[in-house]
Amino acid sequence: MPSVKSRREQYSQATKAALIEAATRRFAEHGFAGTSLEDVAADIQATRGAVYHHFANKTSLFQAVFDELETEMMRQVTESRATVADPWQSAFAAMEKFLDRCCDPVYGRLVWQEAPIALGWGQWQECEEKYAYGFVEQTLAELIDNGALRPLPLEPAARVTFHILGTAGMALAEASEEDKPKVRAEYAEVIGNLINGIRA
Amino acid sequence: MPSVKSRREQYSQATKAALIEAATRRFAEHGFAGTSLEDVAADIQATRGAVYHHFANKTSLFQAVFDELETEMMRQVTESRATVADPWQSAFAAMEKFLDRCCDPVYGRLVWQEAPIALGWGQWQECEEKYAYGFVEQTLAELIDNGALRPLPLEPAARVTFHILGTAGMALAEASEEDKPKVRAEYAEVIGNLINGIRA
DNA sequence: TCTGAAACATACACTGCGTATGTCGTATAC
DNA sequence: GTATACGACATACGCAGTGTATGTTTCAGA
Repeated sequence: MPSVKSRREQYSQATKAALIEAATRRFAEHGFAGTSLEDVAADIQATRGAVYHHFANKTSLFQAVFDELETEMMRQVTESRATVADPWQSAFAAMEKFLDRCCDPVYGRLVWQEAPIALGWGQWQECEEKYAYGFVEQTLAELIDNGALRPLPLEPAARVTFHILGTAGMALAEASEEDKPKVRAEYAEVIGNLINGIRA
Repeated sequence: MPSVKSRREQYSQATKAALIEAATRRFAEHGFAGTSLEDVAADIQATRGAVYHHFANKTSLFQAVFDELETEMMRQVTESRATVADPWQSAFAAMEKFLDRCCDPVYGRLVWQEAPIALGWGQWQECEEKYAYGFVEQTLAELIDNGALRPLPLEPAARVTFHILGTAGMALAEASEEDKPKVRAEYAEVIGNLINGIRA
């Protein structure tokens, strides 16, 4: 595998990236069912042939869009957690960043509304688990290690936390733009109440 | 409007009901996108013409299925609440019945998984609100009136409760058959914790 | 320079929705 | 009692959109 790519390969990767970007916009604006691959291809002056060359099918294209969004989200969240030293503070910073991302119309709609449709519930659940669950569990484990959290069974606690965050994400994604601050505060309060119950 | 229906009208209503029943089975088994109106019609020895005579389109047929499921659910839940005198007991009885219903594969899949796809998130949300939110608010109001619940702002409390119940419904719908008892217990615990925080 | 393969484009089959039109039986008006 | 209108479907068609099969071009390596 040569570290310096050939021109052909550069072009190819560029069109693939462009397809993902165009698909992101289209899916975010018209939903999964509402966008045709024809339109996506046309957006980058190509045809559906290009799409089917790079991706197995429509779902596969969506999966690529989804993966990119989730990877970027995890990067930002991980970064936020790392910028603060205090365990509590860093955990909250991570949560705040996550809620921020869910307020973004593109991320919110694609990950929390379209993804279950496009990928099917089962696969969507698996993906969510893959990206976020480990992070949640690890964060909780650190809190317990540091004595910031009562030492409760890790797996159930992580699972409930994971679910609540998911609910918040969905609620934010489905909320209208002007309702988002309110919904966010609402869930911040709920999560706060829950956490106070299990604080060390 | 004659109280005794003509034979014609009886036949017509019978086929409409049969269509809804067949659609319920098909949608529950293969999902909204995965069932064709052709198959639904064939199930009752008719053609798609019959479907389009009784319903404006595929979504409209699903809406009819959805309405029937939700109406029946509300009937059962209301009945459960009415069978017990004590406010706490009756509220819990209603919740238990709701969770029961969500464990039913047909209700769970159609209402919590397929409906957002078929109706779109906005309309689905509205429908859910129409059927269940009033009930939740009313139940909470009674609990507060009876002094069983701390007198907190009704609307936010009802909204959070509503959301948590929705999450539970989704989680149950998406859980595998053998996981359902565990998931149900998990959410019962979460809801229990939340309620303990706001008990009078 | 020649060849093979990658990167697309073109063409086609197929499914499934919605609509327009046809047909048959039944209720109603006269 | 017969004519007529209307309701309850069936039939036929257009159309969009996915997936697939088959070109065509362009670059990279021998």
